[in-house]
Amino acid sequence: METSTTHHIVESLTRAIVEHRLLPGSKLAEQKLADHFGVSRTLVRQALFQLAQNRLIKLEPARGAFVAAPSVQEAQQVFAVRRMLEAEMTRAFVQQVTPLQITALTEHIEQERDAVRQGDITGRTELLGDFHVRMAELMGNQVLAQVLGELISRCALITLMYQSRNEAEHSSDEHAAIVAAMQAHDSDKAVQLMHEHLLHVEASLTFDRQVPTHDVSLALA
Amino acid sequence: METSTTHHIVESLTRAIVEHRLLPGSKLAEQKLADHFGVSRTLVRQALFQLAQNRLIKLEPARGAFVAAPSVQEAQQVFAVRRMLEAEMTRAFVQQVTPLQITALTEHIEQERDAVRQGDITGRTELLGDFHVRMAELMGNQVLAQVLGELISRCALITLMYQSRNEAEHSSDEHAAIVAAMQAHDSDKAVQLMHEHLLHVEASLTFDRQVPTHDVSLALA
DNA sequence: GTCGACTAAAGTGTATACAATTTTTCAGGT
DNA sequence: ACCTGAAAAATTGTATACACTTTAGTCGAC
Repeated sequence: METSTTHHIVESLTRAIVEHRLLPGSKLAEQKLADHFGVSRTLVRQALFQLAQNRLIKLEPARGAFVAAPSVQEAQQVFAVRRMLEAEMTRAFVQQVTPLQITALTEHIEQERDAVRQGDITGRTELLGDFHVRMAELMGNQVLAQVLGELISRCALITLMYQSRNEAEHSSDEHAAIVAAMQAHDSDKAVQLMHEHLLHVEASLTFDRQVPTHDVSLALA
Repeated sequence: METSTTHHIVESLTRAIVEHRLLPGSKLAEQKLADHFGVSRTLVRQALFQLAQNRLIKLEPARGAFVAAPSVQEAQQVFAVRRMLEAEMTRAFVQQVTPLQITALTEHIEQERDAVRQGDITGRTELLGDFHVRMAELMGNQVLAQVLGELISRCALITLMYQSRNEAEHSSDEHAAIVAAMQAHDSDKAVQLMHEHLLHVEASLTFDRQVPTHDVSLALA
């Protein structure tokens, strides 16, 4: 079972949604997607089901698929879960940290800074999220990496919906501070910094602004 | 989009897997399932895709669907993530605890004890897992409840694969102790108890025993 | 001009058909 | 007996067909 074509469609749509080429509320008609990818609706539907489970789109019975428009409440809940999970992940990381892991994270932060310098918005957003998944992977916990990856892809959508000020540079610096504390085996400080980092990211969002959308019923809600 | 028939198939198969009527490694042939449920392969395939994302089954390209057989390593990783997430969930719970929440959890524990007394293995396993999800729901965090629910359904499969001694009664008592600490607003103690509780559950599993399976290649691996 | 009902078009939900792959069966050779 | 390999059967992967629901448009009544 399983196909790589479906996976390709999922990847392609994920990028389009996260990069904001498809706005929240946009309708994703099966036949149009099928024509675009040169396949039948069958494969498109498989991809849409998968995206729905990742909460990047929402399926309404007999009405179709729409790009998800996470509510403020849902956004705050996702961040709350990330704070819980990542605080303890950071603590566990320090307990088994190796110089190689520190090197890998340091190099990752350099990539982040390159993307920031080059004004590569898309690459930057992805790298800033990947830092957290990278930590999980370096610990060798695939399950943690997967769970965290799903949360972070939802965050990407949220960030692009509610983003207000540019704080990419700030995030990179905070990542560096976290790594420094981990390298010094100061787990309490690392946990504290991670916690505050996630609070800062959430605080940089403007939950009071009205977000643009294609969905009329949502706009009027 | 979306159908309730597919959901019914998913529920039915999930129960069969978690209740051990389908052993890890068993093949799930699409046509047989379709005949059994009186639908076409289309709906069965949708259900199988969903189960695969929940990690209850594994899809092998062109070979079909098989009941998942989580490795020891994966089992330990799932428990590690649960400890991270639930320790901090417990801390957050204490910060906003209300008498109504305590009442709800106390009543839940009574249900657990009823199931234990009546020797209702299936209901017992489900209730013991639901306690943790219930906490997330009582906090009003749907995202947390969903993430935790997925982890716990994976634990149900793991528990039934590696279960050694019966420790249901023990779990109920530990749940009660956690609630008591939360009621007393002693967050450090509640967190500590939750952490130990999850360690106990994991420790009650026998990861060295060879588990029975239908899959020959797995049995010989 | 606005509202509402009827009709046509478009889109989703499910089943079926067909192609491609894997598994099984079995005959032939060693 | 056992291995090898080709043919047959079974199973999965993808496309298409058709029924049903939603949406859009039009006409007529008020």
